[in-house]
Amino acid sequence: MKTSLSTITEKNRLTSGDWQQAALDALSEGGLQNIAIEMIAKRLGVTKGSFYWHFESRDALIQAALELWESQEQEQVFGKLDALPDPQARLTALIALVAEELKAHKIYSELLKAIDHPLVKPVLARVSQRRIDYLTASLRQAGLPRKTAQSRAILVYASYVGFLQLNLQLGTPKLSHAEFEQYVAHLTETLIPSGG
Amino acid sequence: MKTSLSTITEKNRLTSGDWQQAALDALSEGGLQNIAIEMIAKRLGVTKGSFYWHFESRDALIQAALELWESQEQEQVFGKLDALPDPQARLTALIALVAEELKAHKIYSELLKAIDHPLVKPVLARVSQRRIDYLTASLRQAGLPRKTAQSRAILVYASYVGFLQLNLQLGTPKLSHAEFEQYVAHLTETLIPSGG
DNA sequence: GTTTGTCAATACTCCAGAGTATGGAAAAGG
DNA sequence: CCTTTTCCATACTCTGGAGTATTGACAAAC
Repeated sequence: MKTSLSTITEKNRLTSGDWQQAALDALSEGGLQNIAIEMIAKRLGVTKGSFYWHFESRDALIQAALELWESQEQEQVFGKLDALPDPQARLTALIALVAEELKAHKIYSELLKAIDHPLVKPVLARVSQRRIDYLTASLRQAGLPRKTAQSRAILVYASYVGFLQLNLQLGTPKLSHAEFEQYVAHLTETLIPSGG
Repeated sequence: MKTSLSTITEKNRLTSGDWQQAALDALSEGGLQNIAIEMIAKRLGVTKGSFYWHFESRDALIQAALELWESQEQEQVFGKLDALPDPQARLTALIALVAEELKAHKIYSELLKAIDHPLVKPVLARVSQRRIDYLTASLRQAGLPRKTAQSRAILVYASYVGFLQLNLQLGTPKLSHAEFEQYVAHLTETLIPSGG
């Protein structure tokens, strides 16, 4: 019982990292307003008294959680893709990655809804810009000319963001597994330059 | 000074319609939580006392405002397009319509962020589904086969939604007028079947 | 011109959730 | 052990914004 892989680090005592991770969990489930101190405290089996020892304020928690997310998504998303040398394969893998509906996507989607919060906006802007730049570069390597690659990157990313909102948040249109597969295939055909 | 084309209907006395329209204005500017009674009251030059004569509650105002928006968007979006018989022209016109950044788009975008609200979700689901169906039909008329048209419609609409969020809400990527024009052109080329 | 109904101002209450003050337990360190 | 630091519980306060109660003004109807 010494090694602990669970969410909470060790015994009962919490670390600020536990709060950050719990905040991300709450965020992915119920949005930014779901990062409520007493609620998270209850989940962690403590009370507010604990929280305000680790953090200055709710905003401080949000900021720390966002930093954690930004670093996590950096390695999760890009780490897997950079391994693939072929740009076409990388783009296809990217789409497949999205299809897995990871928690990271939920968080991104929730942050999009909370864009008004001053702490959220810059983070989301950085992450989005990085991804679009990455897309642009990959599309250029795949053979698209400069200007086309730029527009296409925005198009691909916009369709990603929109699909997130429509499916994760709105649940419209409701797609069966087969329909979803078909959509992903269509997406790849239409937006990813083929080797031919 | 007898004829009044302004927002407020007539003299000083307000109608519930004035509140609904003011609520939509507030919504398009600052999101759902910006539909705050005392705030809107101040804008209209009155106080809460007025509001609670016209409406049961804040939710009642939201519901009424959403109904107004849904009916308005019905005629604004579809009314203009149904006039065009040619499906290609209609799809191109649709994209051009979006490029005009109307208030309706801001409202849609804000509603997307407020999707958690139980009154918002069904409205947005209806509107989105209607639009996707409309897109699907137009794409079929433009010559795409059934299944392709379905996937393409989702793709087009997802890219619309995503672009709304990225540009209106996030402001990333920042596009110059020329870059925006180029993006729209690329969009049309890539997603709208050409007459050839 | 008096009565009735419509619209609005004022001054409250209520509540959730952030933030504070303070005291206690448990680990660390001497 | 005894002290100090770390972590947490309890019991508050404070605040924004929704909702309520009451009274007042003005217009129309009679």
